[in-house]
Amino acid sequence: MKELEDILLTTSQIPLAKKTVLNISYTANIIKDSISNTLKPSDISIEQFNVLRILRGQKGKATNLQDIQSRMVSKMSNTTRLVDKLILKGYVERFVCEKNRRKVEIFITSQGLNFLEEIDPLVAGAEANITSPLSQEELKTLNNLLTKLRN
Amino acid sequence: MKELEDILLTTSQIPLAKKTVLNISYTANIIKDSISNTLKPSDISIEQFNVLRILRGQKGKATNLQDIQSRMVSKMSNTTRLVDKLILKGYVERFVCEKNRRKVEIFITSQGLNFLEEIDPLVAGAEANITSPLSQEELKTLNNLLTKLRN
DNA sequence: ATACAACTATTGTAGGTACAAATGTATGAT
DNA sequence: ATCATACATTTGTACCTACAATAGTTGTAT
Repeated sequence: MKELEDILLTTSQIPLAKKTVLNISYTANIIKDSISNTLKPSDISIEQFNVLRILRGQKGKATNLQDIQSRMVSKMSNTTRLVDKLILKGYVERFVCEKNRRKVEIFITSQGLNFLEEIDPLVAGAEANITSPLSQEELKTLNNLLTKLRN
Repeated sequence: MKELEDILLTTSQIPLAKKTVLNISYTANIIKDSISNTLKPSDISIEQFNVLRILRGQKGKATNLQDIQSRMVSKMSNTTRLVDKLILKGYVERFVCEKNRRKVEIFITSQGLNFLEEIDPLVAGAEANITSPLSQEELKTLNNLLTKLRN
């Protein structure tokens, strides 16, 4: 099993706090790479994919940028541009909200829904593959520890 | 404790593999944010900071781009530009390798070393803060699970 | 000696991200 | 009704990132 020290090529002992932070970041990067490569043939980025998934979760309910943003980690300024790109691809529509013209209403199109259905199994496969070295019990423990860490 | 389902505002049960992938990514983003904010007053990005740390670890040994890159997750094309920016800040020097003129030799300057010493405790503080909700034993378990996940 | 392939780094382009400033709309106090 | 303020989104700028194409250098086969 490759320890973080082997990757960083350091002989010295890394403090546990620092090691944990590096370990999470490093693992997340590898995961991102894997999912990213899975999505690449479908010509969509992880971030755009995430927005699409959020919109599907709304089941046709009107969704504004703040709604999307609250389910994402990135800042709203990006969400505007992510939606722009999804509109160009025909996966999403955007309207000015008539009740409050400051807001926008964003919907996933049927084309977007079809697209998601196509790639869902690919992503699920990648996720299964990523997590395959751990047992169900270990995955539960890992999730609990991460949740506790975020507190 | 805030579960991932609360954050994603979904009532449905997320499959464990997907949940784990999301949990790691989400946690890594929060960590990145925290470290990033810690470094902000010092006008350096996490990525530039990482390069600088790697060079310090070389203890004066000549370091080429591949050496740096092998300790990082990102691709080499970025490393050139990260080094460019560190040179502009006076933290790093770059020379053509005389034995193999395809290579470059990169060194941290004393100014770079001083800078690192200043911010080391700030970063260590942030890391301690991030990991504070977990006991030492839990941190070890977390590290082991992440290492095993990466196989 | 030359030509071709491999190696090392850089550059161009197209994405993602944070922050601050700007735009346009709604609300509330007077 | 007017003005100041708050709100929701967009835009500008400066980063980081991946991938592909390029440049320059070295090694190798003939």
